[in-house]
Amino acid sequence: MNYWLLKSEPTSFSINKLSSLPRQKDIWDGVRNYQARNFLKQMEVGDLAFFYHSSCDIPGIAGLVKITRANVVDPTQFDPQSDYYDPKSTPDNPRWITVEVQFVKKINPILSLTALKNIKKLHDWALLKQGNRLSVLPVTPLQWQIIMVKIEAV
DNA sequence: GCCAACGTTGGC
DNA sequence: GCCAACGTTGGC
Repeated sequence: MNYWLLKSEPTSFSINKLSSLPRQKDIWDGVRNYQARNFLKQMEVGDLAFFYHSSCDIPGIAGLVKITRANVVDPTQFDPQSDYYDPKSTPDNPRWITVEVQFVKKINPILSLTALKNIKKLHDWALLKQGNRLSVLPVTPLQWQIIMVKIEAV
């Protein structure tokens, strides 16, 4: 079982939105970065992920989600109406693979980026490195545990 | 295969 | 809105 972090701008998709869906599940579509996609491909059913809110008032970890389907072909790549349409991708050889996630819980209050930066043991984490823009990141079991302790201490 | 130009991300 | 950092594109 592995751990991950998934970034989203809450104005386009948020933990509240996910939790309000009838099945509390959604396809994590729209990732168009190869490094991020390669991490998505490694995800397995049962893996857990932090739901991170970026580009907002208080960026940080806003919830937990579980991977409920792996190796899902992102349908938006074939939709000419979609912002994520990729004319170079074909159904025979789809370029963009993702996962389905299910709501687990909200982190309230959000565990802010500022708070994460204050945890010394996390300094090596890619999320906190300068200039990091990757929207899908691995989390080691140790990092996961450190963050969960912080969340539960609130 | 190099690299300049350009676009995007994301914190502040 | 600014800007640094990074990825991608495309000419050569």
